[in-house]
Amino acid sequence: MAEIPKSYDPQGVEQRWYDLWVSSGCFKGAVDAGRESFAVMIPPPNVTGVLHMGHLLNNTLQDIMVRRARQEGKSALWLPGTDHAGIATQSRVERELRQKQGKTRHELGRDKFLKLASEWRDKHGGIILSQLRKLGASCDWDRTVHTLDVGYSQAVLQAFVTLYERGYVYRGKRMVNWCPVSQTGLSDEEVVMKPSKSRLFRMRYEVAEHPGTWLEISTTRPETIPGDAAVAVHPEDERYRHLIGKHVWRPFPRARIPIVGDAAVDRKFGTGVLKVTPAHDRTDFDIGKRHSLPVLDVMNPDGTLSADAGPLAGMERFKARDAAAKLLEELGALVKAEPYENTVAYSERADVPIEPRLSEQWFIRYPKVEEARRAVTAGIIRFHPERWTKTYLHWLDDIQDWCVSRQLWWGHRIPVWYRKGADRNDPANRHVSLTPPTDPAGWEQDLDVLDTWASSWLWCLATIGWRKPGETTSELAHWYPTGALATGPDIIFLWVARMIIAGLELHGPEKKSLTDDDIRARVPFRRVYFNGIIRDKLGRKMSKSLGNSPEPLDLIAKFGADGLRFGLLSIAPKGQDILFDEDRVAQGRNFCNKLWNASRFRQMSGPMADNSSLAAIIPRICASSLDDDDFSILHGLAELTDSTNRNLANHEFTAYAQELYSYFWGDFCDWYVEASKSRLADPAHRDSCLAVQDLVLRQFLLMLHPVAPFISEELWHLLGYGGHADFIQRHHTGTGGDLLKALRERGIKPAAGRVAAVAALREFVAAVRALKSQAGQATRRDSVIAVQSKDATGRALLESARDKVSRLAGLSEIRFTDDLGGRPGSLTTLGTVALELGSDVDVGAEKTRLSKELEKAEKAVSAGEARLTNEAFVSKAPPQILDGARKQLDEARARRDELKRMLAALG
RNA sequence: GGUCGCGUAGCUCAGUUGGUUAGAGCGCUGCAUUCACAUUGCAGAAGUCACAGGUUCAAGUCCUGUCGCGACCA
Repeated sequence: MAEIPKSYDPQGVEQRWYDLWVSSGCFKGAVDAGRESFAVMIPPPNVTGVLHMGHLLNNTLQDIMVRRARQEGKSALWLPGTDHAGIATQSRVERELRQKQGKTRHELGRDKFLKLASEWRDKHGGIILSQLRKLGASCDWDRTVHTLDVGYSQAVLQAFVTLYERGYVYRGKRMVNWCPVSQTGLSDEEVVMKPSKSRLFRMRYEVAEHPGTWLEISTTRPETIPGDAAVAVHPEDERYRHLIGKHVWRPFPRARIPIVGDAAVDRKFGTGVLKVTPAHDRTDFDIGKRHSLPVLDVMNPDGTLSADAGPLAGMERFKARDAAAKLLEELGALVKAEPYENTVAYSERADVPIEPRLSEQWFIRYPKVEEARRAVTAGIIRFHPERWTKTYLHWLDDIQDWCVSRQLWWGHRIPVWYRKGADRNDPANRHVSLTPPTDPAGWEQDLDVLDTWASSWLWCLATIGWRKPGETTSELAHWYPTGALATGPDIIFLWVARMIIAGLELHGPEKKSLTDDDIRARVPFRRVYFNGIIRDKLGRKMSKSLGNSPEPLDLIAKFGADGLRFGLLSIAPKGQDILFDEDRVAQGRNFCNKLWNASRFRQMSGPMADNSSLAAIIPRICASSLDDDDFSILHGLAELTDSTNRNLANHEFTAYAQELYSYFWGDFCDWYVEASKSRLADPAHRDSCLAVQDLVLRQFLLMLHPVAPFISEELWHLLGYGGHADFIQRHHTGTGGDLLKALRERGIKPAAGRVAAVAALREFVAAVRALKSQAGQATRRDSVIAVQSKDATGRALLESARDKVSRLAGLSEIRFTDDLGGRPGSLTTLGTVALELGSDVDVGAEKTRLSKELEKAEKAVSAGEARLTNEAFVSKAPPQILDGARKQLDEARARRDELKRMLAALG
């Protein structure tokens, strides 16, 4: 057995164990039909990204779940992977291409560009996954999947083809969210609304039939004036209804356009008159359809105004806005322009305002929406925290068709071919299949690729071999549905909901509607844990531009992976955002060091004995040599075992960490180990006492292992719990009941009564320490105390624990007396205690302190009396509450009387 | 505008079906270093549980309203 060094040094320990775990195949997920499976699919990190704080938390949670499952003997798998991140990757590669070669992707050509992008992906794409190893992530790395892998791609295209065949996929010219930077359409979920400072322009259009009469119109977007096809008023608006059917003059390019009546007009906004630009606004498009208005597209894909924009042609859209305002002014058509706050739709990825734009796109009408709702409302999938179900259901209630085509090159090219020169909207001219048409010369493939989410929505299926609906494999049968998903609530629609829908529709044979049993078999996961978003100390989102995100690898280096993991858990309130504070991560590191030193102390306290199993340790405990502290700490250990089981099963990760912390530091180190020191010096008790410590440490390491895998493994071996290659992950604590049963079989009976005795002693020791501290006595100074004990039991307890109490409180003598006289004292459950000294007591301070306590006691007495004289309380409250109240009142009275006596004695 | 969440010690947060005197960590103040650990130990100060009503024998906890903050959806 190696000697344990003085402080825990994570660096060497972590690297050594990680390598050994991997080389020993500890993380391999093997199909084993005889065991319950538990799979977790990593939320695929974006290949353009690097590890950030959110990954640390999210992956720590997954690691905890998977390591726990291994300990429980389940067949466990944590499958890693990445997605290709269509827009993000393509933008990065295009930028590099521009910078290094001064070329656009069009100049390079599609094939060469894709080759370049693949190279870029191969070079940068695995960064996050490799960084996760430093965190201790127990992924089965051999199974790493990428969404553009051949097999995965096949699954993605098959899903599209299947949905097309089942009538869920259609093509159409629709208003989509157009990103002028990425030059592609986006789904509604990729658009964020931002409050913006704009200008509201009020302008006037002359009524053609009544020269000299003007209609005033408000708009924030005068650059779209050339696209105006009409102006609209509410048909019931008394101000304007007489004008319906007449015309106005559009200022530029000057043209006569009709005035139409449409109920979609908001009478309260601006002047109640709306300019209708069907090509550039969703509402306007609908109005245009109702009134058969022409669609005048005046913008190019890159956001510049097109040749049809008259005087604005060629201008960038925001320059065009200013130019339009100026033109209006020159024409005398501008009434006023005022600052205006509105919300503007932005492309989440490119962070620029999107343009509503008419274009040909592919859409998916979501299948199995009803079943997706049912999966969650019936509890087949459970969300943690549960409240996210509302967000999810709300989205399903108002679900919109999904625009899945992207005008990009990097991604899964849409598996549709069109007959050359024929009408693409006629299905007869399309070939939708994984394989090209047999006569390729007559056909051309769709240029677009699929939305990245239209590949990652198959993540739980395609990563384990799903290639086609109805087909199954042993892998799929074993791992699917997966055990849990851990992710952020920000992608509940983008990813979580869509994965559920994909599973329901595509796993298993085609079915129009599903029973609960079908749903149970088809959902991609049984539980979803939504972790909070990590923010900085001031509550701001972490971002590169703010520079407020710490470098995760630096944190690991500074605090150790275990310390960081533990620290993150203890500050991550469930489902709430997390304000990150490095000082709090330090707690995790400190905790590891405490554990390290407690183990070190154990090693220094006596020779190691057989620790090879629970069955070997328990017989080393000698029942007759145990005292209240032993029973109490063992009782607490059983309770901790149960609460750990419960907390992990319920995904109460913070409570899990906090309870480990408080038991180990507060109960074991601060009290039990300190209290044991006198018995460790006694050969008659030493071995048994050490055996208790060995037992506690062993069980504790097992419980700690999921969150702190490295240090628990290291100590597991250093303290002799596991031999070579007998990894801690193979062992489990069982239940608190199991532990108590094993102890009882050896005649050891931990009981709650023992806990109360220890609590009383702890209170007593704390009271003495406080007295000494107030009297300015050093902790270790040998003081003498006098005790006026309450009853024989209290006195007997103190007598029996005399050595221990003396050691813990720094006493040379404990005297029992019937009269404490005027000495400053303190009330405890066991009696009143006072220091045997007089000269250096600050009588004034003592009086203040005691008066304050007396005031409290008197309040408690009157509150208790009020309660117990209340007829309603006495007749209605349950007996145990009533008993408690009586006892409390008695104690309060006794305390009050004693405090009065002490105050009087002080003079 | 709709939905959800939050408001408890200086700070960050626990507080599980309503039940005995509301807890923790950090920070702060004082004391302690031959006896595992200063990444430590001991002690202390610090709370009108946002506000106002209501239900109840009993409310931090349940209900209604108000105010403030945040997120999501329109």
